[in-house]
Amino acid sequence: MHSYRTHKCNELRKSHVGQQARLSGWIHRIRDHGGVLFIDLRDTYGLTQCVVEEGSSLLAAVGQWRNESVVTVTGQVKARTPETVNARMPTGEIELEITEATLQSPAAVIPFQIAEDDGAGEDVRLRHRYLDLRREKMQRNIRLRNAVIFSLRKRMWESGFQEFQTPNLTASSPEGARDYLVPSRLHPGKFYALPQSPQQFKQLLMVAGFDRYFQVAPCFRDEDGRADRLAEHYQLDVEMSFVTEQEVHDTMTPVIKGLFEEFADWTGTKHRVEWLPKLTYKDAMLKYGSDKPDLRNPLEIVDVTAVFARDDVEFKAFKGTIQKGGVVRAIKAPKVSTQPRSFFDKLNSWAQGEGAPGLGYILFEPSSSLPPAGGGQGGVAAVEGKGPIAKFIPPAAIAELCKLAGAEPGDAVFFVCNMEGPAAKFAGLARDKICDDMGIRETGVYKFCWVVDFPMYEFDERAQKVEFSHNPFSMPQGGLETLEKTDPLKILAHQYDCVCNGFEISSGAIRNHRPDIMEKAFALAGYPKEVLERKFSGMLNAFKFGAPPHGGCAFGIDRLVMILAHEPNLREVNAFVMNGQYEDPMMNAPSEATPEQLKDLHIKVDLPRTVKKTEAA
RNA sequence: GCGGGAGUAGUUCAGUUGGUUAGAACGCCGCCCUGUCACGGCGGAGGUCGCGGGUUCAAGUCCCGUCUCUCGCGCCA
Repeated sequence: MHSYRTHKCNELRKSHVGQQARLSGWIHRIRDHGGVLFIDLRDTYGLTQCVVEEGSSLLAAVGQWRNESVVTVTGQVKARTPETVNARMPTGEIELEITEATLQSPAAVIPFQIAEDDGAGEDVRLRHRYLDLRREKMQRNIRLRNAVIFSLRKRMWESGFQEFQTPNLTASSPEGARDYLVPSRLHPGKFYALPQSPQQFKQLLMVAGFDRYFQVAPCFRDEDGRADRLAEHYQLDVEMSFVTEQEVHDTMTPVIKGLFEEFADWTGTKHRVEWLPKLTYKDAMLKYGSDKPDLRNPLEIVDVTAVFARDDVEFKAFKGTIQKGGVVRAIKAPKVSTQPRSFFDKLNSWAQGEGAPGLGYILFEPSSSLPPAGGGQGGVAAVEGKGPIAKFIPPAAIAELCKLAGAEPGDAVFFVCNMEGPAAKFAGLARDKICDDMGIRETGVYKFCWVVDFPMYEFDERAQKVEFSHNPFSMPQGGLETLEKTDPLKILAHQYDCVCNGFEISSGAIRNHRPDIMEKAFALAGYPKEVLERKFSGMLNAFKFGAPPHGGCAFGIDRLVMILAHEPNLREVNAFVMNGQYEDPMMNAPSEATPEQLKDLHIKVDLPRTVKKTEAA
């Protein structure tokens, strides 16, 4: 007989009754009844109940065993009596009668419970991640992650892509985030950068003629953490030669759609997968106030600047902003006339908490002086405006507002007034807040779309100059001619994102493979040719020797898994992660280097004035 | 760097207006228990109330400072 196991803990069934079997695993639970003792033995595959029967000489010893110890038990598979069958367990019709028992590795008292979710905080869980990972939920999440990566690999290979590896010790890439640096021992004073993405390498592979590249690529960014952001994460990195933007979408849409369909019911609730028509960046910002809109939220935003600009509208608070070039955006909330006053008041104080002056609104009600809804006026219901700011707006303007917003009696519109950028952004926040307060966000669906036509440049308020919006290697729409003739801030790029349920899950572009266009593109952002040549000489040179037009994208694998697992943060779908401060309390990273290491690296540490207390191990 | 929330037993939490010996559940230890499957019963151990200072006759509770975790902003795909 095998020294550790003849079966796994999910395998034994009625058909095995009478056979000798050996199982190894962790003690999930132990129930000592005095004369008889039960062990629920666990491995990653499942649970099997094992029994020490009355009179057994093993009883005393096994009775001392503690939860989470690793043991090997041997004995005969027995059918349970009908009253003792456990229908909730796949192995519930049988049990293993222990006649031989070995304690392989006793467990000390565990810092939190494995068999149940005791709500232990993240610090303890991360400090003992190997224990946390034993829990069923984490086993499931990691299994999902592995399955997702396998599925993506399979789908990519089947779509004719080759899988590559690229260096992790490299030079700074143009993503715009802070790099993690690694000092070079052989080259005093010089540093490698960990890749923020394999951007340049994958483009160089296109220049090398490999045509279709993918990689499950580690990416490193030294920026502050968030629930959906990690210092190191993995991307499904993709690049293709001789393709249009549309072809990139058409290639990747079935991969991601297929993936989500494959795992749509992983959490137990069946989810629909809907791929919606692509959205321009401009429309996304206008209608949803975000470049990564959650399309499960049915609310839409409309521009109503024209209404508040009318001569007969008195509302000074908005008028002043409009005169300075600002805009008014309205969010329509259907059928809220029955909401209590507190609904509106709460939204108002929420807005103030976000730093806005408030969240003005108008409630449309059937007009008392005009015929009721549907009674004429070209199909538009006759309405009256109610609410704190309604008195500033005469009936004709109310009617126009109503028409613009497509509102019906009983609906309300909320207003945001500011300069265009901030107004769109805040309207987006309000749109989500109102949706959640109304409880009308759709559930049970993954809603995807591509957001396209991102601007090539934006105005950097702090530096007071034109800057690249995304990575500078994107091809401007219209090429050289557009760059030469158009206001930089109006130039669009062949740059796109893929969005799912309010998460940006991918970003990509058709790349600029022409040195002449690149030179011009950099010049518009104020970078002379020398800067371009110094920073990106490798790639720029490559483009001088016959570069195919190419483009691609990269999907955030951790985010895909997080969405599929319905987890609120990325740490729940990675086996080993750092905490919110990017420290690993288990491995004690980051930690100080020894004087010898620093000497080797020619580094002197110059600590800031407020020295952080080093963590006692 | 900034803002919100949190920090009390191994874990999750309660702790009234400042008032006597800081509680509960799970876990742990001991004893009992022949069929449980979140086994059950009895008993027990376990606390620098994050840390430092202050107010007070008296501080887990009030005030000031500080550290840590977490969510968000800035930053960043």
